[in-house]
This record gives sequence, C-alpha cells and structure tokens, in this order.
Amino acid sequence: MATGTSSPEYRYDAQLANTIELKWQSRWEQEGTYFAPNPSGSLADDSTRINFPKLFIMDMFPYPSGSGLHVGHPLGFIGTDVYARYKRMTGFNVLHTMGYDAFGLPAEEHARQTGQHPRENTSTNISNMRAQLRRLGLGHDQRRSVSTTDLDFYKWTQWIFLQLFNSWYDYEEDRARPIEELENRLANGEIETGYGTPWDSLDTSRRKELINSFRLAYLDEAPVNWCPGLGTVLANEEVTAEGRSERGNHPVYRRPLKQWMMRITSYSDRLLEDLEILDWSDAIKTMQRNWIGRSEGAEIHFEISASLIDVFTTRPDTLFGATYMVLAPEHPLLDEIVPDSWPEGTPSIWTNGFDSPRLALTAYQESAAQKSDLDRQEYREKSGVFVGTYATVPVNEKQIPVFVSDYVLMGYGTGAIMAVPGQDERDWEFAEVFDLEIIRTVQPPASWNGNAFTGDGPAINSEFLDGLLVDDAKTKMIEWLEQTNNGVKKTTYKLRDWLFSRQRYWGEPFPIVYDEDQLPIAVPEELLPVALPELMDWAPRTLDENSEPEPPLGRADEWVTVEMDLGDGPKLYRRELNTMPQWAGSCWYYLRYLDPNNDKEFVSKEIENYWMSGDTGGVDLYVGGVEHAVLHLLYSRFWHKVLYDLGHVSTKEPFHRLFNQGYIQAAAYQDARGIYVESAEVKEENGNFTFHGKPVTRHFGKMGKSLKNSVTPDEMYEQFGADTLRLYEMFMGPLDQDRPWETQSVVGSQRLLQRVWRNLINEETGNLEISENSPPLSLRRILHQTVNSVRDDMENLRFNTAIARITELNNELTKLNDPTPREIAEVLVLLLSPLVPHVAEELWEKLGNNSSIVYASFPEADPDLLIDELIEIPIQINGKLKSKITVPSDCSSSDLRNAALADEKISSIVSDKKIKKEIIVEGKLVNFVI
RNA sequence: GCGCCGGUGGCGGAAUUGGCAGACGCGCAGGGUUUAGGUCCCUGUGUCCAUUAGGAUGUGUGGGUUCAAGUCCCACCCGGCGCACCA
Repeated sequence: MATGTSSPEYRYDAQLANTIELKWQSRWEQEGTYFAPNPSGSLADDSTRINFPKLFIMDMFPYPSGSGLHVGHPLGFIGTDVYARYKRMTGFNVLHTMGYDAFGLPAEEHARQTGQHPRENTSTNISNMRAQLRRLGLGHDQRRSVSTTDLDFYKWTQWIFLQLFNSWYDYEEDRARPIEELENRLANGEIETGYGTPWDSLDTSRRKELINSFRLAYLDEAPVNWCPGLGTVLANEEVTAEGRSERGNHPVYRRPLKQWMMRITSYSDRLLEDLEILDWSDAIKTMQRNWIGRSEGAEIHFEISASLIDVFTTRPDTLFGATYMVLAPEHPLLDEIVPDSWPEGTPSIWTNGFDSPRLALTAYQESAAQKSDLDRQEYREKSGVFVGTYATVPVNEKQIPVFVSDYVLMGYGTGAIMAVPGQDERDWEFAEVFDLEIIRTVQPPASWNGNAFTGDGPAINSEFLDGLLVDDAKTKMIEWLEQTNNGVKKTTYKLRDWLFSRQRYWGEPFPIVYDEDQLPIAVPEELLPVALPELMDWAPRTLDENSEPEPPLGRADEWVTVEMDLGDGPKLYRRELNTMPQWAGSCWYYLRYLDPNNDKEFVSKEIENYWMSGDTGGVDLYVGGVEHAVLHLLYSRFWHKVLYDLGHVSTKEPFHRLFNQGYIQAAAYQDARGIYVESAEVKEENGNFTFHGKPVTRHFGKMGKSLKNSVTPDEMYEQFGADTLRLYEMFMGPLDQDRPWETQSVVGSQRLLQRVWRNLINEETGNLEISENSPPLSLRRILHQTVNSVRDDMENLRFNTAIARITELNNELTKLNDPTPREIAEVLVLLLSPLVPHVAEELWEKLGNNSSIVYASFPEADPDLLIDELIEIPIQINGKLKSKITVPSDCSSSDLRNAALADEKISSIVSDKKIKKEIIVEGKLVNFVI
C-alpha cells in the first residue's frame, strides 16, 4: 500500500466512503429511486406512494454560476434533503427537485468576461452544477429539473405574461379578471371611459389605448431607474439606498422612459393581509410589510392662491396645529404658485438671501437636484426656502406660509405636507431653523420635556376635537373633511408598480409586437414561444448618463420584424425589443416542477391541486436565503395571486412555510497592507495568525474568491467523503443560523461514521459482525429514547441535536465491548439514513436487506421504554444543589421526601435545623428551605 | 433614529411548562496500543480556592419576581440584519 496506511482494509475512510457513495449514486439513478409519482400525466406510475399524503419541499433554485460551488452553497440543499428523506420514511409522497435560474444579468456578465455565448456558457454551468450536486447524494427527482432558459419553460413564462397583459383589476370584486370583460363593460357603459365620451364614439386606436391603460402588464412613460453602467433600467427593488445598482454597484439615474410595468400595487392589500396565513418568520413578514408600506390617513385639500394642493397625512387630527406647508422641490405646482416678489414683511431667514421667490426657488431646486440620495442621508440639517405665498388651512382659514424643502419627497404621498411641528419631530426641527410657529394639538404627559410629542393623548387647541384621544380625533376630523369636501380618507403605499423590462439580451423576449399605431399587441398563444434569436453581438454597451438604453435585440435584424396574420391578413409587425427581468422565471418555477413535460398547459389542474393543496395551501416547505425577502418572494406571491384570480391555480399563496437558512462564514485573513491571503496557508499559534511567517489579522465573512477563503465540496470528498460533509454541515448548528466553517472540525463527523461502521462491520474483513441476541433492557431504553428525540428533532429541522442523540447511542455501543445486537444496529442505521444516505444504504444492504433504505419505515419509539426504572433526583437546600438520590421513576412525593431526608449529606445539613418549606416535584427535584 | 434577531467554556453549540447549566462535537491535557509519528481506544477538561474530602462562583451589565431564573419582568450595554426625513 502506498502511504503508510497500516489501517485496516475496510476502515471507513475517505476512499471507502467514495466507493460506497459512487455505487449508490448510480444505483439510485438507475432505479429512479427519487421519482415522485404524479396523480396523472407522464409522471404517473403504478407506485402505491401516490396514496400517501403528499409533501412538496423546495429550495430556492440557484443561479448556475461558472465558478462552481463552495461548501457554503449546499447547506440549505442538504437540509431539505435530510428532511425530505425523513418524510419519505414516515409515509409521505415527497416531491423534491432542483432547477436552475439561468437567465439574467449575472449569466450575461459572465459570458461577457469569457467571450462565450450565454447559451453555451449557461448549459456548461448547469451540467457542472448538476454533477456537483449529484455527488452530494441529494435525492432529487431529476425528471422534474427545469431551467428558466429552456425553450419549453420560457414558453410558459411568456404565457403567464400574456395572462397579465390580458387582465385588468376589478376593484369592486377585488380580483383580476379577463380583459374582454372590461371591454364589454366599457361598451355597455357600466364603466366610464374617462374621456368624457362614450365607448361608441371612440375610434379603434383610442379604444385600444384605453384598454391598455387597465392591463396588469402595461406600458408606461414614467421616471425609472436608468443604470448606464449595466446598460439597462432596473426595478426599485434592485436599487440600493445609496442610489446604486444592487448588482455591480453602478450609479443609477432617475429618468422618464417608456417601459413595461406590472400592476403589483393593485395587490398591495392582499399581499399584506395574506402574510397572516403564512408560516414565515416575523423578520421576513416585517420586511415585506415595510416594503409595501401601507399607511392610513387623509388627503386634505389646501387652497393656495387660485390652486388646490393635496396633502397626505396620517395625522388628520393635528390639522389645527398645521403652521406651515412644505412641497417637494420637484413638485409640479411650484411654478404656478410662486409670485414675482416677496410679500410684505417676509423674514430675511426665509429668503436665503434672494431678491425674488422665483430666484430663490430655482436656486434651491438646483441644489436639491445635485444632492445624491447619499448626501441627503448625511446632511440631515433641515434646509429649504419660502415660496413667497400662503396656503389656507381648511378647518380655521388660517394663512400658513408655503416652503419648499428636500425633506419632503416627491415619490411618497402627494409630494406635499402640512407641517405640524408640535407632533412631528422633522417639522419641529424645520420650524426651529426658520423660526416658525409651533402649536401643540395633543396634550403631552406632565413629565414630558421633549420637543415634538408623537404619542397618544387628549387633543388641545383643536376646537371640536378637544379632549378626544388620537384615534377618535382622526375619525372625527376625517368625517368633517369629507362632509365639507375639504378632504377624503386615504391610504397610501410605498410599493410602486414593478418595472418589468430590461435592455438585455439574456432574458425572455416579450410575446408582444407593435402595429402601425405603435400599440402593443399580444402574440397569440399558439405562436408561443417567441424564441430568443441567436445573436453574436449580444454584449450590452456601457453607456453614459445621458444616453438612451439600447436593447441588444435591436441588433437582431432578421428578428426585429415579423409577418403574422392576426386577423387582418398577413402583415408586418415590429417586435418588442426588451427582455424580461431575471425574476420572471423564478416567479413561477415551482409550478413547472409539478408537471414539467406538459405541452398543453403550464401545469395540469389535477396535478397542481394534488401538490399545492394543504392547510393554507402552497409549497409545504421552502428553504432559502433571507436576501430574497422582498424581491423574489414578493413578485412570486403577486404572480401567484394573479394566476389564482384567473383560476389557473388553486391556492392564494405559493409558499406556505418559509425557512431561511443561515450562511456559512469562513475566517479570512489580511496582511499588513490589508490584502487578503490564502486562508488555507495561514497558521495559528496561541491565538496569533501568521501567513508565511508574517502576522495577519482575522475576521469572518462570506466564503468566496475575493476573501480567498473558499473550501470546495470536492476537497471535502477527497478528505472525508460526501456523507461526512453532509453530516458536518448539519451538525454545525441550527439550520437558520450563520456559522463559521472549520475544516479541522470535520473530522469529528467522520469519526462518528467510522465508529458506527466499526460497531457493525469487521474492519479487517468488511463483513457484518453483529449479535443476534436481544440487547439488555437498559440499552433498549436508550435506543427508544434516542428514536423519540431524533423523530422530534427531524420534524423540527433540528438536525444538530438529532446527530448529538445518535452519537450518544453509538457511544453506548462502543462501550459495550460486545458485538452490537441486530435490533440496535438496524435502528441506528435507519436513524442515520436521512443524514448520510450512502453509508446507510451500504450498511442496510450488509444487514441483509435487498431493497433501498430510502423507503424503509423510520423507527418508532415504544412509549413503555421511554421511562427509566430508576431516576436521579437532585436535592437542593435553599435552592442550591447539595446531593442527588436515585429512586424508582414512579416514586411518590412522600417517598421522595423521606428518601431525600435519609440521604447522608442532607441529613447532616438539616439535622439540627428547622425546615421552613419543602418543595417536592415528583420526578424532578426536592428543595428544602431552612 | 425606528424595527427585528441575538449575546452561554479556548471554539461550534445543548438545555419542554422556570426545576441538576455546559448535552454532542472540535481543541487541549494525561494514559493505553504502536519501533516511532499518525490512526484507534480510555480518562479528564467553565472559572477560582483546596493535597484530598470538599467549597465558592458562574449564562452581556444592573435591579426585580420566585423555594428555584440562561429561561419571566424592568432598565441598560454590545453585536448582526432590515428600514431610514414615508408625512
């Protein structure tokens, strides 16, 4: 033998593990072990599993990166695999597979760097990733694996787009409905055209425009996030608070462009309300709530000279305390209301030193426009300028000065506020800078010594509201506003419609063409898919701020125009050149897993019903990173609800239970210059770290190339095997927690498997070596207690503690010094099998079973064996542990008391003292207070 | 600033309803096996005092409730994440 291996030939080491793993991986593949039967269609079979309760388990599907996996990537995949395997063994028909989110910016960026066509590059990456995941032994139904870039996948992405395009939102029924119904209702006058003229008198083009303005997918000219660095526009969700692109960190500019939008705002309330029925973490729910940003209040009309300006407020009850008004610098009415000169007696601090309001306003608008969002964050001091005119407070005819300031944002509410410094901290600050009047309209508590008071209290200085608490005062004020036509009750949202087009090549083309009116027309369903044309010159050009986006598809000369017969005979149409954003495919991929080969429907109704049904419906368990809290999870919920409204799916929500796995972090080391050095070569001595003899500093971060701290699964297979890697990742800590990777600790997990192996197998011969005798009762008790805990842990995704219990059981076997009794061996292997399926299959086979352990029954605990005959009871004096006694587990409290008093240590302490109080908890403890 | 999550040995982490803090693993120390190293096996390992027996102390800090607090309550400190002038 090569390298000094005096170790036995059949020791469970990396080499043996690899042999076992490869053997079972090909066996599973040959036998289609993980195929989950459908109730009908091409994936139906005669297996009896279709009669079991179903369970649909999913991972957030990955983007197939070219740089390969590191050990952090598969953490969640292993978690779902273990759970899926456990559930299979407890009688469920489990659907678990894995697809690839292969369209989008990163695929193209990578392709740009390598000069390879995205299509080739993507398919290479997918097959590499499949191979890497296969090597982990994940029990996926490979027949259901899809990629968003497959033609017969994105055909249906386009089909769903058409569903949105061909729908409108009926607010009366609070659901989406087919656009034809809208047309009928416009035609018969049930819905007004909004042009002041009836439907009949509109020409065809006008009618089309009108209909278009109702669609859930619509074209709109609106300020959008233009990112020249990426050559595309981006959704709000893809832009950081610093005003840069989330991907690539390029600057983003707001500018008006005609783009496709998705009417997600119609679903704001339902997206908010239905969070209640979901089994998701509060953190994610809160993030979605914040993003939707619903606030209730009133819109109040203020008169300024001849114009009316609407103001949104959540505190209509404070109207009597409004002492000035503020408009956003971008407010469109500013031009109309600004007078030529300052009114008599304008304080000089209000003018910023300008001779006329118009000059002051222009100067302020320019300086505000130059401030980036980042500056606005750092520069918190209030700035602004008087506009030179006054507004009238509707409730008391008071004249209040109108200011412009950048602390009011055009993008929220109406871009105008009534300022109530008494009850708003920001307004208070501004009022102090410009020396403005402050009127409290809520009585703060006597102890209050702060500025603006935002809490609850009785109204003051507010005439008919005086004495009312905030909620009642709001209601009463809204009543007054509505009765007097001075305002209306109103709810606003932070959520904006979803910008859906991108100027990229590597995405789904829109199934849209334009006719000579330049109005969008749906490509008929039977002509789908609209295939992405082959294009060599696909790279987007990097552009400057003032350029126009140019969709790369515009360069596909042959493809840009198409002859079709859409009812008026064959005609030439111009194609939509934008592509869909990456989120499109991930919005619905879970549905395609269910029925991947269906070429008639995106998913069959019967099959969808089978897999998506459940208490509140949807995927039973969805595991993924927290970074998709608002983007993917919000978009996906939106599409699902549209499909639900149109009758294509049976549940309100796509994902019933969401679980966010933590991240694996790794130590990264920097030298004196701050440059990262290869973590693998850093040495530790007494808490000091050195790299090639020079000191380096350590911190923890995400694994990756940039921190030079990646550890790959392949290295782990070579050193330990896939089962050890799986076991270690599950043992490191709770699945939802971040944890640091430590290669040196992996050996602990290998030792467990080695000891298990040795407890069942003769290391010299490789033969099974167990006893056919019954185990002693004490060991059977431990066995059943272990089974009980492991089941509980598996149900709750607590794999780390499940492994700890199994380890304890195995340690008992090691101590036996006798061959392991078969009764124990079989259960041990079954308990381990979800975690380490390969070695479990091997041992299961050696135990004489000829069918796969995958569908064996998970052990059940005998309740009689869960209770020990004797238990140890702690005895405390004054709450401090002094002694322990061993008593029968059914010991009564009086026996327990006597036994405790009979204990030597206790009697010596208690003897001459009076016991003031006795606390005796049967089966738990005894405490004497003296 | 607001919201959410968290803080337990040298390290990762365990601890149903308040009921023996530190399960399990890594590391470390000692011993056995071995020509040796490694592997493997056994023992020990929160901190402090004590030769031992044993004692004291201990879950971010300070207070409280309780026979009993990692767990419940109040105030605060630190770390991570999210939102951030949202009217």
